[in-house]
Amino acid sequence: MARRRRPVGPLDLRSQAILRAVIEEYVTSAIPVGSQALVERYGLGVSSATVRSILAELEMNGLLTHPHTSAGRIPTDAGYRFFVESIVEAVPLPAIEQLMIRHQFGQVEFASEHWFRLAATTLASVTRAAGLATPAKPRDAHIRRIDLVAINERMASLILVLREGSIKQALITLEGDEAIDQPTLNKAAAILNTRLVDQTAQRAAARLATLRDDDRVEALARRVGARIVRIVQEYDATAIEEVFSDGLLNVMEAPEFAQSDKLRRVFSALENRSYLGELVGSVAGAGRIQVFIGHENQPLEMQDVSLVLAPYGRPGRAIGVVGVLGPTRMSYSQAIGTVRFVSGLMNELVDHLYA
Amino acid sequence: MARRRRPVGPLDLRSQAILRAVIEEYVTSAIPVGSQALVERYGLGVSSATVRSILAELEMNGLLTHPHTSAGRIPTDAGYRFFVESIVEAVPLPAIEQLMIRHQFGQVEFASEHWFRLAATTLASVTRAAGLATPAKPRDAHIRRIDLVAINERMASLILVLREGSIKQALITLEGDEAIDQPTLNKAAAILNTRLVDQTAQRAAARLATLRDDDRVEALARRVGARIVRIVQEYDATAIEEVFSDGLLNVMEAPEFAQSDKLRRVFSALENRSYLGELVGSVAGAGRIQVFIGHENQPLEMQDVSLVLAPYGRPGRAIGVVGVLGPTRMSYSQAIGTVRFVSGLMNELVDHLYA
DNA sequence: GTTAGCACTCTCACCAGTTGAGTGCCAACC
DNA sequence: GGTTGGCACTCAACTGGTGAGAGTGCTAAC
Repeated sequence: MARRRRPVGPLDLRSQAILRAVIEEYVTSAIPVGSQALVERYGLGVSSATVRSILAELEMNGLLTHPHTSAGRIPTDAGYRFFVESIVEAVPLPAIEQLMIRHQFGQVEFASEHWFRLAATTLASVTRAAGLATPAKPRDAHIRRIDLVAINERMASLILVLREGSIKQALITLEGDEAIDQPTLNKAAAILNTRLVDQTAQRAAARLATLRDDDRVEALARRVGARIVRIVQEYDATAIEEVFSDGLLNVMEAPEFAQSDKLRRVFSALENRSYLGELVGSVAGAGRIQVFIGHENQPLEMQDVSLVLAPYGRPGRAIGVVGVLGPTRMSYSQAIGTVRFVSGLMNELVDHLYA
Repeated sequence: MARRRRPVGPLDLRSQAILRAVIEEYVTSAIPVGSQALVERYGLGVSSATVRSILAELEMNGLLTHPHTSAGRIPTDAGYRFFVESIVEAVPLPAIEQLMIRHQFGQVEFASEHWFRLAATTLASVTRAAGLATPAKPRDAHIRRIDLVAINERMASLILVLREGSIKQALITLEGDEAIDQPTLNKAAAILNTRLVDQTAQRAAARLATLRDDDRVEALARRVGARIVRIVQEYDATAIEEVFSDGLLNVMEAPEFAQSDKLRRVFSALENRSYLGELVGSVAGAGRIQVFIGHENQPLEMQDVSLVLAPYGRPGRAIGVVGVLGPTRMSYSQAIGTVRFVSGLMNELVDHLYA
């Protein structure tokens, strides 16, 4: 089907300029771009015939393709990849937009939970693609505070605050003759707080071993402590807790998703949390901005979309990811610039918390 | 355009049976149903010509329509409405499914936050439409517990537990020479707990007035207390906190949404939280299961879909809503039966918490 | 009131012809 | 040798026409 591809080597400047022109034109218009249009709209100083021969060459290199003989050229995933790697310089976000975004972040409640949602919303509205964001999550969670609140005679609510600010809640049902009133719960919570605060799951488990079984309160504390350890372990084990997304409609409005089956594919792509989680994990590991283009994504329903993802936070302490998801035909330069700015902003905000 | 409609009066039994047959047939097949098909598939004991005259009559009454001359009949929104009001008896969920659902709820963490999500997921998978659920929210929130945790020298985290189990978190930035260390925060929290626990926002505000300004700890408590009051007031003011949805893909796969613009409309309908919130509020107020069919919904993008919503919880204490959203061509009998069962189940679970 | 028969209407699928955009190739040119 | 104008070729997209099929509405007979 595809012609034999030469390995993509260094490209002479004129070819690069034309590749760039094709991509820019196609990104805005969404229709295959022909040699004539390129000559007219980009002052290339050569005739359409010359452009045609270069287009043919770029196609030979696998950077462009055309849907049918009488159609113009469109970039391949490899074309976008080459463009992102070698040609594009990330366009920094205009100063006015930077200011507006900073202002928005200033408006919002001073809490990381709001921030990462706002990051997704902001990315969506600026790039006109779908914005993604995950909360910052630590490698090994540390317990910061434990609270027990009586609900009725047989149930209590366990509230567990972790160091980076996330809160876990669980219901404790009391067994047999276990103590039940709020004062007893307070005593148990006090025991747990003195022993477990600032500990990881592993260390917390060890600290529980010394609790006595023959004392009512200590036995209760021990049981609740075991539950806490399980909760923290589970939290540590999940790579990504939650991927928040916004502006999915932006993506769905792209003309390439006019057929409803494609549209559905995109939608299920957006819902494919497991793969998103996987990507997000790898980005958090790599520690720098990353771009995943079309077929570079394994899942079938993801092969029509691209992602630009960047980590934020403090390596070793808490890491989250922000980014955008759009059609492969997206403005990578703008997306990269915007994602870079927002992740930088999130860095500042996290720094505030840990300073 | 539409023929003159007679007011929908009582319908003779045979007409009802035929209306029912048209709806059942159309709900499963999604193609307009003709007189012949009705005679063949439903033992009506009359000829297709007779059925045709009754169909014409039903159309005169505004209960049916046909897309074009040579097409079969499809129900109008009014037809569905009449069906739901007068003809359908809610099909109770099969015992096996009831058991399976109960089992699933038993598996999950014993916490209302998980339950309402599970309710949406369950409704989606059983009805093959989109499942919706909101957490149970009290009319006037009562404070159950207040906690202050130091983050660094200038910031503390406020954790506020409300009576029905929801948790609010906020960052407190300390001012000027305010006390800062954990012991001081503990004292402030203790003051707040003794004064504000079991209080509503209004009563809490009054209780704060007696705090002295010239005492470091009490001044801190007062400031934090004011913040707490604001948070609770804001929580009371929002009618619906969150509408969780699942199984949107089910709806998108319906053949009536094959054109991508319709599909997008449905999607933005699903994202239209403000209207959903409004509906949910009215359902919570009405206190019984309610059905909203097609054009009965004001927003344009909602006019192709129907909702079946039921409240759950304890009137006067905490009320939430569960339900489904599907194409107007949905099985109302099954939807109503399923929603009824799930809301009943949620009632039981809430009762457990308040017993 | 019900039924069989029949003319009528309208959608849908299929087909052929036409248009136009864009390509690939080639001979001529600088 | 790279560049250019010219030209034949290809193919999607549109157009109009035709026939089949489904389902209706009407009417006359039962």
